[in-house]
Amino acid sequence: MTNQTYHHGDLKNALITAGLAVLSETGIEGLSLRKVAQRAGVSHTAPYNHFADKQALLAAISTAAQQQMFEMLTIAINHHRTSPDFLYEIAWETYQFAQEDPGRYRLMFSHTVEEEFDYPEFIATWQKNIMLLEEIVRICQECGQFADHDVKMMALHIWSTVHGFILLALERQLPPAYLEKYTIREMLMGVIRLLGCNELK
Amino acid sequence: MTNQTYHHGDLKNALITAGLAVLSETGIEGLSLRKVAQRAGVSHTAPYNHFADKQALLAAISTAAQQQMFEMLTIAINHHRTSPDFLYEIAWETYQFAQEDPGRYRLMFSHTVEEEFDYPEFIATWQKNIMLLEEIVRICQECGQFADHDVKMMALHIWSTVHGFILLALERQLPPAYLEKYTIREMLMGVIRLLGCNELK
DNA sequence: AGAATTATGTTTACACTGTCAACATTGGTA
DNA sequence: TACCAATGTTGACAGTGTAAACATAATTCT
Repeated sequence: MTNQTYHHGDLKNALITAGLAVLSETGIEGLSLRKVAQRAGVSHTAPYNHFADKQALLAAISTAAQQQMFEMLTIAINHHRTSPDFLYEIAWETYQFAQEDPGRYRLMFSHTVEEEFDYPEFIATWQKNIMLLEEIVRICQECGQFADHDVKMMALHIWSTVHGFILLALERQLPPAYLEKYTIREMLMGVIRLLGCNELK
Repeated sequence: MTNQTYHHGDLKNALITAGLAVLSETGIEGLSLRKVAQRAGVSHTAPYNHFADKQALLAAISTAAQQQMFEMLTIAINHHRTSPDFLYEIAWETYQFAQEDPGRYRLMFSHTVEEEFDYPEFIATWQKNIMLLEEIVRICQECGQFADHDVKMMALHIWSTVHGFILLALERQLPPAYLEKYTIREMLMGVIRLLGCNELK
């Protein structure tokens, strides 16, 4: 497979893996085509055989990140399905996912990829996550939460709130006075508790 | 003031203004030091007399943007103070502020400026907006909304939700199925209505 | 099997970027 | 007036994305 030969064998995936590594280490700003190529042990224009331009590579990396999030959410949902704090646990795991690799989370949602939606694989993975989100709402509803609300609107509400909070925390937009009063965990819990009309907890 | 001479006179502010213009036209990706300098009619290293590096210029531009948001919010608050849809109106105006210049909104919140908080002027303007946010919560409370909740926690909740929704809309993360079912305005209104426990409307 | 074609990498080149060093010009001050 | 600090310019450098020309391996066709 991975001969030491002229041809790499699986350069496309190697570039995505290398990209995720560079992203994790240096953030989006430090993620250059040439660094990714070098990390994959290949000349700086080799990626052009597999990706039209940097945007396309970023879209592929973003897709891989979406896939990682999908796997994380799938496990989390199954693990916490019966928990009375179901939604809170999901939110907390999502926060941790973002926190453990901020660059990855930013790439997924920060429109760094200008035209992400030109890339079919990105759309597919992204839609899987949307469906997971709606499943989360449905699980809540089965427990009697948000029962009489539209699933899509409720999904939008929850997603906006959790995503917004995560980004505020990630970009260090939380005021010092707030950080002194509450821990991140308390803030996220408080924000979730205020969700959906007293029906939680 | 603005002679045609060797010395510009007020280059620092001219650079910030030029920066906002370039930001508006090309977005963050297209905002380069050299373009800003050229737009201000000055050589490409002239900015270094007023800003330590690109980050510092970005921080200054971001500060100006924060100031614009402060002015927008101040007017909006006074204008809608007595409206029964007060919070919704504020959110809608904020959305429009973001929409009319996405690059500006992203710069403010997307941590493009790595160390924004090294810049005292940025902190000052930023804190003014936090205080405005808390005032928004207090105005809601005076009308009986969120009455028994902590102001900071409520501010965090509202801010997370509105900010999260705006970013999802800005980065085109709203699924087509949602956009077919609701307009942006309906979504934002729905999300706001779900805020704070049925007490709204 | 051998030849032709395609897929995949490399080298070189170019315009653009942020930043630094050396130099030029101006305005204020001793 | 003479100095000096503030402010501006020019030129250089390494790093970036990308295109063109070329090299090598893998695949397909006869």
